Amino acid sequence: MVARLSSGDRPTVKDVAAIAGVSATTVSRVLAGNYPVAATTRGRVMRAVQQLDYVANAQARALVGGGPRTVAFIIRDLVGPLFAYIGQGVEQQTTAEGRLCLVCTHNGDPDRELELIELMREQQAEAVVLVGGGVRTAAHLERMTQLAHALDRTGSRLVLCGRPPIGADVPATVVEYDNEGGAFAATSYLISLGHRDIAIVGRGEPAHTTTKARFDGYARAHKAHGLEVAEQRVLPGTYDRESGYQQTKALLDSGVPFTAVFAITDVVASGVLFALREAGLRVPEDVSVIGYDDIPLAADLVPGLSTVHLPHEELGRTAIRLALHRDQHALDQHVVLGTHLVIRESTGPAPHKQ
Amino acid sequence: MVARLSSGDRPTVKDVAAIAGVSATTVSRVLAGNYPVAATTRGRVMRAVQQLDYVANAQARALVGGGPRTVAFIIRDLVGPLFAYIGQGVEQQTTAEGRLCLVCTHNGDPDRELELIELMREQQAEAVVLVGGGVRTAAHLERMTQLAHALDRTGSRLVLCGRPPIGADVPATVVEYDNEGGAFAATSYLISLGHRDIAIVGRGEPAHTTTKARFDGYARAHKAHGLEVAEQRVLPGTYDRESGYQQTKALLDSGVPFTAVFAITDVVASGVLFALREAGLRVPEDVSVIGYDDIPLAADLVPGLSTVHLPHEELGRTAIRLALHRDQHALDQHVVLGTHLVIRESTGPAPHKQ
DNA sequence: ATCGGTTCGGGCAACGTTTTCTACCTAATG
DNA sequence: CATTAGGTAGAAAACGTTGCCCGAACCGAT
Repeated sequence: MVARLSSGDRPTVKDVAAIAGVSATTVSRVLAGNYPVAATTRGRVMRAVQQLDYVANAQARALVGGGPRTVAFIIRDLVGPLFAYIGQGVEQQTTAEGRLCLVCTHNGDPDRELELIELMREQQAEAVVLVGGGVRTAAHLERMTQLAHALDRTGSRLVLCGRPPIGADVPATVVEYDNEGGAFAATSYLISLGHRDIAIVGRGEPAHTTTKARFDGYARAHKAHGLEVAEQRVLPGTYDRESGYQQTKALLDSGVPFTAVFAITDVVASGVLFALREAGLRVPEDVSVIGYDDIPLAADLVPGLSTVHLPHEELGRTAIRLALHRDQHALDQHVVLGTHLVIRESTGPAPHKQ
Repeated sequence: MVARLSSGDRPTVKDVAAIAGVSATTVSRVLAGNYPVAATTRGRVMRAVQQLDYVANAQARALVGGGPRTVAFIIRDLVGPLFAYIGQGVEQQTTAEGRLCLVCTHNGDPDRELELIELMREQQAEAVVLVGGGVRTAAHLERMTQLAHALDRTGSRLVLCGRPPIGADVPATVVEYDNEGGAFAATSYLISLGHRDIAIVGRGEPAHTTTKARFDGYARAHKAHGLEVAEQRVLPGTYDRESGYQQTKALLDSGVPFTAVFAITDVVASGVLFALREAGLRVPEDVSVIGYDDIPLAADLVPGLSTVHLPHEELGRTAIRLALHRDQHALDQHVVLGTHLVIRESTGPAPHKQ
């Protein structure tokens, strides 16, 4: 029995049918198992399938309505510390729901992002998940709104993960962190430890939504405890280690007093710690430091970094769940996930005034 | 002009054609731009496309031979420190080659891995990339061989990333790290610093190929310098921080002398560092520590961890490139990527004998 | 012996796109 | 004026699968 393997061409139902001496319909039925087929026939078909090592063509199947649907996951890049856990959540939930997960990166290019959404629309993605914040122009927002409607019209769904809603009437599933609340908690904690002069490092451009929310929490905590935010202790910067390092050095050089630092992210905090150590200051005895994000690195820093834990994996999981079952969760299409403090070794009581 | 949008159904070429008053063929041609179409006709079609917000159905397109192909990326999970950079390389190269990237995880279950390969075969994946090592049984290997052939027969390709080849005649693209060479270099470096009593932490089960290669490099470096490997300084363990910590404590308790530690991975090294610090030993003055992998964490540890850099991103990129252009790289289908030492602060001259 | 029901298998259409082949119209050329 | 070439558009087939409808065979019961 020589397998008639026309190399290069993959076998089709017809090939299997020909070998088994049945019709294509019967092969399909044996494979699907949703229709009575005589045992002997089934045997012949199965043997032919094995002989040819046949697998169905998912595209053809999808065309006719069967086959697994896909979920698209669009993100800046894969190397950021945030991605891993969100991605894990998204992938796991996607698989659990019997869907396939398509991953694309846009490297921070907003146009590329829009292009990818379009591409995923062609791919018939059942949900298109956008992760992480970014600067948003009016034109970008408008196009995004348009795409959200286009997706909605075809039974698909735009999902915003960790970024704020686009607008009121825009059909989209939004899952955010409570950035403001976490910053409030972190700052309040420092205040409760007796700190009064708390610097914030990484307050970049206010247009960036995440930055703004975290700064707002910092400011609200001050107000809630009857304190003023001192402009000299509000330092700009980007979301990287180098920025944390440089800004902290600048702060130290300026002579402005401070006993605690609230870093806008853990990565920034690692730069802050480095600068403090270099200046001979002890953490937390001389200066307390608190971060934000609770990336894996945070636990491995010395001293262990106190920070605000973000439920990354849950974010991804929730996003997919809500989007795919939006009929059952019609009212939950905008969710804000809670955050909580993780206290490690980098925070302690404020030193006594000298 | 009311758009006849039967909500729920996505528009097809026919719908566009009807609105534009042309045939489906013409719509296809306008969109593809590969056939002369009168300017006025093109205008009408484009207007209809915009009106309906039409996008082509990628599945139907794929069925007839067009559309983007996909590459499947199968990995244990997304949270390990290794994934990010390999994934980045794979995704970037995949996109650069105009393909889409499908990501799946198997959580260490070998059967699930095989199942996923099968699934990707249905998806007509142009390449199926398997990342990372794992224990391999004979049955698993055999099935893998079978799948490699099945993929090959249909013009697809099995790609092994950072794991050893399956067998000689198995059609697969293999891209590995030179694990043995890196371990040799790391150990040799320690020896050149004057260390003679070098412990290795994390020498787990010898069946694990990565572990074995790294241990072999460690052993060969000893032999090359006329040294003996002392069994008491060879410590077992798994690939996690806790294991590094526990094994180092055990080593310290045992009283066996050592001036340097070669940790099987950076994560293990972080546990080693912690145990040493706890014991009041200074790194590198009292004990030198070297890791393996060069994960991002390595630079942020205190002291900065000397380690063996693995070209993760290049691994992913190379794998895709070789697999997709295997006609041009027919002889390069098994590549071993070089590694290099990264010297940071955790290594220094051996302390003077007392 | 006829009938009704059950079990099993096949033919055909349909999914949405591209491609090949054919046909029309216009303008240029003899 | 007749012929042809070039430009433009459409009809139909094909891709591989599944679902609907129909028919054949067989069973037991009247």
